[in-house]
Amino acid sequence: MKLGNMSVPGDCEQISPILSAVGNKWTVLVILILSEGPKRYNQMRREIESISQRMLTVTLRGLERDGLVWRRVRAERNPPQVEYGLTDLGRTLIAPLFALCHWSALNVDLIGANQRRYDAATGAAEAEEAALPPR
Amino acid sequence: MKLGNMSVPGDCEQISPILSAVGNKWTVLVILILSEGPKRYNQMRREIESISQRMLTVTLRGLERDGLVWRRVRAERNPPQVEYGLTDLGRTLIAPLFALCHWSALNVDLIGANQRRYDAATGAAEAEEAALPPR
DNA sequence: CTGAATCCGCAGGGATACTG
DNA sequence: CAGTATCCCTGCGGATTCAG
Repeated sequence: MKLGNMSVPGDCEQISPILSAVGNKWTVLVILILSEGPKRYNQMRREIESISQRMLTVTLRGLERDGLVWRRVRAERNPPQVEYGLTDLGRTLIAPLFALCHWSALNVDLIGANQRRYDAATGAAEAEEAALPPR
Repeated sequence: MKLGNMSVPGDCEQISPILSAVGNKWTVLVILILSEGPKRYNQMRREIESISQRMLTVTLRGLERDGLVWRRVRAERNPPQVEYGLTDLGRTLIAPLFALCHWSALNVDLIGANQRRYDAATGAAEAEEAALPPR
C-alpha cells in the first residue's frame, strides 16, 4: 500500500509534534476560517462561537509562533483593531486540511453508525452510561 | 480563497470531534504503519516504539470502534496471535493523512526556525524559563 | 475591542503490575 | 503474546476577572 513515491522523508514519528499542533480542533478551525481572508479578533470569536476567548488567543499565539499566521495591530484607531491572517506558509496548509475536513464530512455519519454498532455489540454497560437523560 | 468548490458540506464545526479523533498523534501513527499492511500487536509496538502499550490498545480500540481498523484473533495457535489491519474505510484515510504528514515533514524545520525566532523576539522570559538548570 | 492573568476541574496518557 | 487494571500526574481548556 504505497501511494506512489509519497513516502515521507524521515520517520513519521519525528513529525508527530507538528501533527498534534496542527491536527487539534481549534487550530484546524482557526486556519479554516482564516482561509476566507483576514479577520479581526471578535469577528473570529463570533464565527467560531463554540471557542472560548482564551483558546482563541492561545491558538492564535501558537499559530503566530509557528509562522502560519500574522498579526497586525491598529492601535491608532478607536476602537483598537487587531487583524489576523494566514501567511504564505499557513496558506499551504489549507489544501491538506481541507482534504481532511472533506473526508470527515463525508464519513461522519458512517463513523457514527459504526460506533453505535460497536457499542451495542460489545458494551451494553457503556450504552447505559451514555443514555442517562435526567439532568 | 476558495479551493474550487471544495467547500465542506455542513459547518466545519460539527466535524471537529472526528478531526480530533483522527488528527491526534497516536491515531495518525497507527494508521500510517497499518497502511503498509496488517500487523500483529507487538509488531506494531516495536515499530512505533515511543508508544505505551496502553495507548496502543486504546488507540486500536477507538479505531476499531470507528470502523477504520479490523481485528482478527488466532486463539487456536500458540502463542495466540492478534492481527490488525485497515478496513476499506480506514484505507480511504491514508491519502489525506499522507498529505498532512508530507506537509509536516516538508515544513518541520521551517516551523522550528520560526518558533525560535518568535521566542527570541518576544519572550526572553520564556527562554530563561526553559533554561532553568537549578533544581 | 483585544486581550492577559488566574483559578480549577477533568480527561489524556505514561509507568507499572497482573492475567489468560 | 496480548492485553486489562490501577495509580498518578500533567496539561487542556472552560469560566471569570482585570487591564490597555
